[in-house]
Amino acid sequence: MFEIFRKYLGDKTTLSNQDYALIESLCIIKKLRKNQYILQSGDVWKYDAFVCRGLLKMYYLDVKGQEHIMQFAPENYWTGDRESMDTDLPSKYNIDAIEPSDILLIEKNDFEMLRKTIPEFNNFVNQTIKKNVQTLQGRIHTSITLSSEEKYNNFLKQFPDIASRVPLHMIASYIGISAETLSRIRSQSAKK
Amino acid sequence: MFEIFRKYLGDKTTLSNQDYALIESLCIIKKLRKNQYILQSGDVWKYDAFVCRGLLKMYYLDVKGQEHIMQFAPENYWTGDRESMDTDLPSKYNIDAIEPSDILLIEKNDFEMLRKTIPEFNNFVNQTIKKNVQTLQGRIHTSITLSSEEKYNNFLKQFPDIASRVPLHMIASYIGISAETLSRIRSQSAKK
DNA sequence: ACTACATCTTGACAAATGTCAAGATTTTTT
DNA sequence: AAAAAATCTTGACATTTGTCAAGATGTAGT
Repeated sequence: MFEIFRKYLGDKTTLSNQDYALIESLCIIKKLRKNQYILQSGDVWKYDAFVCRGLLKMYYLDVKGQEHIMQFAPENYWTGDRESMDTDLPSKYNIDAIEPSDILLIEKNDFEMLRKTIPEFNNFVNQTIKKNVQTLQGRIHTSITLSSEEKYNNFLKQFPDIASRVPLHMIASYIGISAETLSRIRSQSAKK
Repeated sequence: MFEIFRKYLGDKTTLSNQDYALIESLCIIKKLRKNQYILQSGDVWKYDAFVCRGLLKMYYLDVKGQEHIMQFAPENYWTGDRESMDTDLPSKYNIDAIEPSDILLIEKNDFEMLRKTIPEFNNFVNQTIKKNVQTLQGRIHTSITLSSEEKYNNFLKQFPDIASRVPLHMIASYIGISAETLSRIRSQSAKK
């Protein structure tokens, strides 16, 4: 299981076997059943989580019981509520497995230690954070500039893989419209 | 003018006079008239920009000529299109001064050099990036969970100062609704 | 194989929002 | 001070979207 993470890191860095050994020693392996959660709102999040296999979602549950999906995390992606982790405040969000998943957790302090100990790991993390900022900025851009139909098409373009793995109501939740509206947009588009 | 930046840094760090001297030597001072731009879409952005005085906006101009505001940057805030800077690709955005403003520009390479040379400056930048990620995540959260009225009230709570300095249609643009709808939301709220 | 549950679509209607236009008010420029 | 421009509100109407409900289809668990 660590092999997957190792391969991922190998693509982006040139770490030594010693580095890998250190990293592996700090990884907590977790196997998740479908629908199993790793974060519940109200709890403080303390890890960096890497998805080796499967698919998770981070979402907000509003007072009406409606789910608002902040992020999908498929294999080779990171997840976790950075806000809660950085502030030590209870999270607003839930994270759970949409599919049976294998994940690696690295405890906050261990992760910081790795960044300080392995310069190249630190560079890699900085790169990842930069990409994350770009992704977030891009999502804000689409949310204020695109129509619902455009948001859906954009989602398909951006995440074709995820689109084929999750039910439509989750896509609707991610782009911020109701499931019924999405259904109608799809049938409209099909007519053209 | 550098004094303002120095005071800002002094609040968040404990840098030496030598550090400040190095930083100052790399700062490009720019005075902006109202409506003057510092970034036009199509250009590549290459700086980190700190606002000493005034107020800027970063926005996207769609095909219909409509403005979609991604960010307001008042004094003591940073602005710039990080995506363009990190990728060296042309920016989608424009940045210009809403009020007469004084800003400091630090060239991308110089900024990286400062991070490598002054560890405490680097820590401070990392903190700033973390906060930025939190802000972006928060904005996505509000954009998919709140109604238009709630988005407006949230804006007032989050940015009371900016709310009193910009015209309503810019707030509408920022939260992603039309100026007319915002006007109606306000008159509705006033009745209560 | 059967049952229970989730998913997806569709209809009907209400509510929210956008668009276009006009006019009042305020601010800025000359 | 006068003219020009920007801001804000409001009306009328079309369009989009949400909500509730029903039913069809597909999927998962026992």
